[in-house]
Formats: sequence, C-alpha cells, structure tokens
Amino acid sequence: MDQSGASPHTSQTERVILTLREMLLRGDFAAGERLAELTLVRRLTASRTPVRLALDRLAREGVLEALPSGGFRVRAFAIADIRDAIEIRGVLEGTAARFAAERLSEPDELLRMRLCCRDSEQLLPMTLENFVRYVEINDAFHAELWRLAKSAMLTRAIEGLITLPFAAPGALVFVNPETDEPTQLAILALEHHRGIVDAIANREGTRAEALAREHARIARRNLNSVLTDRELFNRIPGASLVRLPVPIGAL
Amino acid sequence: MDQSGASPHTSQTERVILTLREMLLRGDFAAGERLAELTLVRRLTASRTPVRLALDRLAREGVLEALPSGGFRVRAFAIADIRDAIEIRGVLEGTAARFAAERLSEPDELLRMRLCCRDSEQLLPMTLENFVRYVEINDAFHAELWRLAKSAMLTRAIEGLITLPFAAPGALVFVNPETDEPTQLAILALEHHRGIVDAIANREGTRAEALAREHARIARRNLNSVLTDRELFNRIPGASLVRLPVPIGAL
DNA sequence: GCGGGGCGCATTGTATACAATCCAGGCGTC
DNA sequence: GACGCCTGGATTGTATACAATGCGCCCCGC
Repeated sequence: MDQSGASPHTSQTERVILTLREMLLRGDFAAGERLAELTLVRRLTASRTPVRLALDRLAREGVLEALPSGGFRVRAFAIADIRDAIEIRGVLEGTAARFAAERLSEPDELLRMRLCCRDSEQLLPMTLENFVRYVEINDAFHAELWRLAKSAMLTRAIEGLITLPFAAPGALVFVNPETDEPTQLAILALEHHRGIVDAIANREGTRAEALAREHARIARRNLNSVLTDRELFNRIPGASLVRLPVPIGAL
Repeated sequence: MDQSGASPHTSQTERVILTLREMLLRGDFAAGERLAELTLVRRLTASRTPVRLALDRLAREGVLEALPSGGFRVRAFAIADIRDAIEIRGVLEGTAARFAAERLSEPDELLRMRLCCRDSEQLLPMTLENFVRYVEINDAFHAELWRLAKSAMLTRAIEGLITLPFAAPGALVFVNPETDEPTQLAILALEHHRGIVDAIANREGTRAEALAREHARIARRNLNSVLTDRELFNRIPGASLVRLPVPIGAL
C-alpha cells in the first residue's frame, strides 16, 4: 500500500526508535540521565509497548545502557571511547580491504570506487557547499569497500560498531571550514582511497589493509582538531553523550 | 531476596531468551523456519510480551532474522560464514593483544594469563576428562586478553561477534578425541598463548597482534577437521543453523 | 481450465490493565 | 540521636484484549 518510498513501514516502534535516537544524539537528555518509560510515552505519543522495544533496541545499539534493577539510562562516553571506536573501525575496514583484495574476481568490481575517487577529486579545492556532497561520496566509497569484502559477518561487525554515532566514517569530517584544513584533509583522504583501490586491484591484501587502517587515522586527527573548539565539537553526532574531563579549549 | 546466586534475575524475558536460544542451538527448529509467536508462547509457557522481546533480542544476536513483513525466521549460515566469523575474531583479538601490549601498565597484570598457561600445561597430554577443564582455562585466557585491552569499545565489538555461537573461542575445540589431535592442538595453542603473553610483556604490539591472529587459525583448522565427520560436526554449537552445500564426508 | 478478485483466517502490531518490585520517607523503638 | 522497619508511591515486568495487516484459499467469471 504505502510504497511511496518515503516511509516503508510506518510502525509506531520504528517511529519511536528514530525519534528517540535523534533526541538522544541531539542532546535532549543529559549523559547518565535515567529514562522513565512513562515520560517517553507522553513525549512521543505512543504506548509503552513500542517505547519499551525502542529502549531495548537503543540499549543494544550502545547509546543507552540497561540498569541492573530495570530501566535504562543514557550512556556516557569518554574521549578515549571515541578514539578506540575509530581505531577499531580502522581495523575492521582494514580487514574489509584485505578481503576485497583476496576475493576480487574481476577488475570491473572496482568501478564504483574509482568513480568515487574521480568525483571527489572534482570537488577540490574544498568549499563549504561542496562539503555535503563530499560526505556523500565518502560514505559511498566506504559502503562499497564493505560490499567488496563479500562477507556478511564482516558487514555485520562493522555495522554493529558504527551504530555508535561518532564511529561512522563521516562522523568527524567537521573540521574548521574557515581554514584550508578541509582541502588538505580531502587531498589526503583521496590519496588513501586511490591507494586502497590500487592495492585491491593488484590483490595486495596487506597493503590494502594497512592503508585502510591509516585512513581511519584521519578521523582520529580530526577528533583532536575538533577538541580545541566547543562549537566544532558540538557538531559531532552524539557529542552530548561525551563526558569531557576538562572544558574544551583547555588542552 | 533471591541472592542465592543461581539465578540473579528470574524474569520471564530472561528465561525465555535463554530457553529459546538453547532450543535454537540444539536444533529444535530447522534453519530458515519461520517462528510464530503463539507457537512459542505455548511451548515456553510465557505471554507474548516476553516472547516478543526475546525474538527481537535473538534477531540482534544474529541467530534469527527479522522478516520485512514482520515476524522472524531462523537464520541459515554457510560454512564460509563460520570461517569469516573466526577470522574476524582473530582480527579483533589481534587488536586486543596489541592494545594490551600498548597499554600495559605493570607486569603483574599478566599474572592470570600466565596462570592459565601453567594450568593448561599440566593437562598435557590431553585426555577426554581433561577436555572440559581445558576449555574453561582457554575461555579464561581469552577473557583476560579482552580485559587487558582496556577498551570497552573493543570488548563490545568482540562480544557482539561471539554471540554467534560458532564464533566463540571455545566453539571448535571438538576434534576427534580418539586420535592424538587434541594433544597436538593443545600444544600449539599453549605455544601461541605463551607467545602472546611474552609479546605483551615486552610491549611488542605487532607481534602480539600477529600471534593472536594466527591463534584463531587453529579454530579454522579444527573446522576443516570437523567437516569430515558428521558426528563431530553436530557437536559444534549451532550446527543445525548451518546449511551444508554437500553432505559431510563427501569433501 | 486458468486467471483475477474478494473474503476469511492467521499472525503481528498496539494499547492498556494488572502484578511485582524497588525506593524513599517517616515513624517508632532502642 | 540513630538505626531499622514499615508503608506508600512510583516504576518496571507481565498478561491479555483489541486493531490492523498480510496471506492464502476459494469461488466466480472469462
């Protein structure tokens, strides 16, 4: 019936999950705050059943944690958690790159990745309005890498990790747009992307893995950069879930 | 009240999850079979609410999959999925070993791992009655490795993977006990364990990572071994969820 | 005989009532 | 004055009733 494509299944549960996740990432609740079901029932205009399911689901995603005596609270992350999540993504994407190299059956499979490289090259030097498009292309490149690994298990592991908002490939592209940092980073990222494609094409698994790992370090560096400016920091998805040991800028 | 320790929280949901998981791994349902809520309600003597929660949870664990039109069915795995899961565990445990090496603060932290090595050495040559104890020690070693990585994110990723029954460290120790295979494997595993501890102690991150990866290959080899004998194969946790392309033994 | 449409059943999604549990505050006693 | 018990409220866990939706079967028409 509703095949319009906009909302494939407008179930209450789905709606509550999406809304609640958004609220959490936007910072509507404080880190560590306990969430009472009835409160959410009122705010989300749904019954307890879908709210309950949504809470359970978000707990598995990692943004909530279940309390031993029942109920849930907003999870609090440390900066170190973000760093680790990024590094682990690097490890998993490294494995994806290696798998892709080992399992490549014909060169044409790399077509889409090459297209991503060419398209992102066209966006240089990086401007503010190019940024949205750049993030799209970047996401597409990574998705394609995961696909070429040809491993449902690996895809699952990666997806399980990037449910954490700040762990996704495009989560930390927000660098200071008033400097030439964006252009520099895009040049580096493009070089990595090209190297990964080249390594896969030549079936150089180890090189592909090393490059993909190093590639994730860009996000890590961006994190450091972003930590110097509260304005920038707050643009990270899920920034409100991060407990800062010291105020930003005091580093 | 119920602080006896046997069952910390005898909630219906918990009970249903445990029972249903066990039923699935034991093979009470065929791979690909659709599970109707009401059937489970009758078989598990619980209401639909906890059954529903349990289904949702097992779907996230990976042994069930949600159908687009609602409901769930038993997931079917291929041998390649098991291989991949083991390899990914190797990658993640490799990262754990590297983290442990990089983050070691004092030598004493390795005490428990060393004890595991010594204890498993005592069990050589491997006999049938030693096997249970060996699996325990092996599990303890791996749990300790995860702990020493000091990364909640990494622990989460590993735990998310080994919810798949056949991906756990101790899942494929079942080799033919009538040969000297068990002893040989235990000797190899012990050597790996010692090497990992040594590498961590010396803060040799790369070596620790490589060894932990190679260590997981033992499980992979066991898988090949187990694939020659249906009797053995069926002892793998979740064996009934695996779709075999050809009958076992015909390789 | 075959295809399409409609009706009925089975199954899932949602809401709500009820039960159990936990927590906090206050009162009584030692 | 402090400790402990008890009671009341709030909150979560469970059961079940009701609504909606999809699915298959059967009948009718061509």
